[in-house]
Amino acid sequence: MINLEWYRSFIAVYQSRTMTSAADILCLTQPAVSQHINALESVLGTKLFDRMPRKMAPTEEGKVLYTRVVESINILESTTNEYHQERTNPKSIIKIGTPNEFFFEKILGCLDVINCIYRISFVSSESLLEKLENGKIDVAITTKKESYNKRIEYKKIFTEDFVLVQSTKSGSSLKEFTDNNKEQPSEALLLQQNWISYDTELPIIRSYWRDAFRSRPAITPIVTIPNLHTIAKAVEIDKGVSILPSYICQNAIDAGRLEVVNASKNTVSSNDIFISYRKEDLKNKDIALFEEALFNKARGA
DNA sequence: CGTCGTGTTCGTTTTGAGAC
DNA sequence: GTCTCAAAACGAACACGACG
Repeated sequence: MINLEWYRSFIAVYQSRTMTSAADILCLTQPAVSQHINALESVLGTKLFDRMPRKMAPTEEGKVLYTRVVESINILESTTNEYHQERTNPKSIIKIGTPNEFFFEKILGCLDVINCIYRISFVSSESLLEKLENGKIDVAITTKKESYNKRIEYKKIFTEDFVLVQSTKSGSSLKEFTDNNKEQPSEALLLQQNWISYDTELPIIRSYWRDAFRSRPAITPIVTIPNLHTIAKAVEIDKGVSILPSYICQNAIDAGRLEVVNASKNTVSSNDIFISYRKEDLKNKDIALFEEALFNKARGA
């Protein structure tokens, strides 16, 4: 039966090259380490060290074994240390439900502000409130504020602006067809485009259409992709046009891969994003710190 | 369920031998 | 003489079964 202590002794002897110094490192006596090495060699049926004058020289088998086990033993030791640390000095856990894309752009960068453990789940807006109320998440990032619910605290942290984008590789720039400096293409022209949408309900496009044309878009998207980053990529390679939050596609715009077709701020629709949590957590200092960090990050501070 | 005896494991101390 | 490894003797801790 293998004893993992034998491997600790093996690694200590391998690294220090003498049993005596290995014993010092392990806080054992030299004979104990000697017995470990002998026991390991006996079980494995191979010699791991050549006993040289004043030093232990690893054999080829010893070198191979060291390479194969050192990482595993180190992981075991660090896992033990971490577990002990967590038991003696437990960190609080914040469970966050958020849209995938918002997490990547705005939350990921501020996780290290608080020394706690995060559990992230990407959930739809519809189920966020329910998960918040039944304790499956502690913080929700949502675009809807259901003010009738008195148990949930909402705070606006960000306003996302939407832009109509097309690929700079596109043969015909929609900007060139803009009518009489209206700063956005005509509805008729837009209806002729290949549209890429988040889903068939056209959640963002519908909102944009309402603001820009006071009507509903008669559009059948050529492709629906339930991820805003992937939609941006699809537009970049000229699979179609779409309407996206500016923070999702700003890098591609700056790099010249995407072109904003509407330039007037009057015709750009927008949406508020809220952080929400249970009112009983109003005095939770970790959540308060997280909210502050997110608030600053969302505003680019 | 608690106590006792026995065997096993794993460590220490002591000692000896060999190399420098 | 000093340093190192190995072997022998010994002790503490523990597991386990028998017994009252």
